[in-house]
Amino acid sequence: MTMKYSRQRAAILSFLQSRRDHPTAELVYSSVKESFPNISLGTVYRNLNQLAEAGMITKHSFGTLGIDHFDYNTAPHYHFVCNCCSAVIDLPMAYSAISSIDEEASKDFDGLIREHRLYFCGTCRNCLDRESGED
Amino acid sequence: MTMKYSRQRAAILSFLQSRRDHPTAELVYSSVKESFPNISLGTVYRNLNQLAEAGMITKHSFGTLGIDHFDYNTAPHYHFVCNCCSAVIDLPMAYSAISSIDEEASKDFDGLIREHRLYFCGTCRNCLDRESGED
DNA sequence: TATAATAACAGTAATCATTACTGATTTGTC
DNA sequence: GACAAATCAGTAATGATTACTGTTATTATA
Repeated sequence: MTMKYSRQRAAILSFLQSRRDHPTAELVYSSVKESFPNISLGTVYRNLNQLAEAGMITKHSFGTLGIDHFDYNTAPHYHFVCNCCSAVIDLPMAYSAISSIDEEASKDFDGLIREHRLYFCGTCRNCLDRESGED
Repeated sequence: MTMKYSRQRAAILSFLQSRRDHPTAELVYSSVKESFPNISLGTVYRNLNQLAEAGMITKHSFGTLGIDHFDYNTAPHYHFVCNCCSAVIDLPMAYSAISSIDEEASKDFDGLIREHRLYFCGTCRNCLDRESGED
């Protein structure tokens, strides 16, 4: 099935492009709703998944959060998830820094390892400051 | 709130102990149901979470699967998730092999990194064999 | 061993993110 | 412009998990 143009999808992609954080479908929805007042949440989900499938964006599913996050940046990179405010933040750490772990993990495993999923958890700067201020 | 003994929780823990795979709540439920025919799924979830909170078991939430898995083995170790059959398999890779990545990731990040979540994806031996047999 | 306090229970309803369905509307092509 | 197909808005359904409620089991104490 070829991908036909749609104004809604263009708006969704353009919104994602404008953000450095990693919006949820709900956030995309409430933003795009400003230009398309009667867009539906299902349309947002359908288009986000379609764009992800086409490799134009990336869908991140962190286990600790129960919500998917979408990223305009499709280059492989790692993320930090704040346990406190649930923010998702890019890490500058080079992806190649641990690119060999797939081989490492394959050594004593009978099966085919295709990729790894890695992210970090802790407390972000904002929440650290807020915590220390409250004491 | 102190933890009071219950036969249901004992059965749940005992079932987990007997397994090397990483059962879901649903699987625990259907198994424990054999000895406790009218146990409810809510009871299973409540106890699994309680045991996890007490550090007696571990709850694993892999982003790519939408389902939680529970593990009697609380020692830190890595997992492989089969893209094909969704099996969760322990990896023999030493945890210490990449224990330094928390520091690595902290280098250029302004915030506190407490831990990392890492797992591997691909195709398990069973599914590899099945695939080659079907061609 | 009876009693009283309370954690845990079964059963059920609610939640939340996400997906599926449906008939109407856009979009691209001839 | 007309036709086929993708997309839409709106809504219902799904699936994993959690919350609620009145009853039962467990445990400390008398």
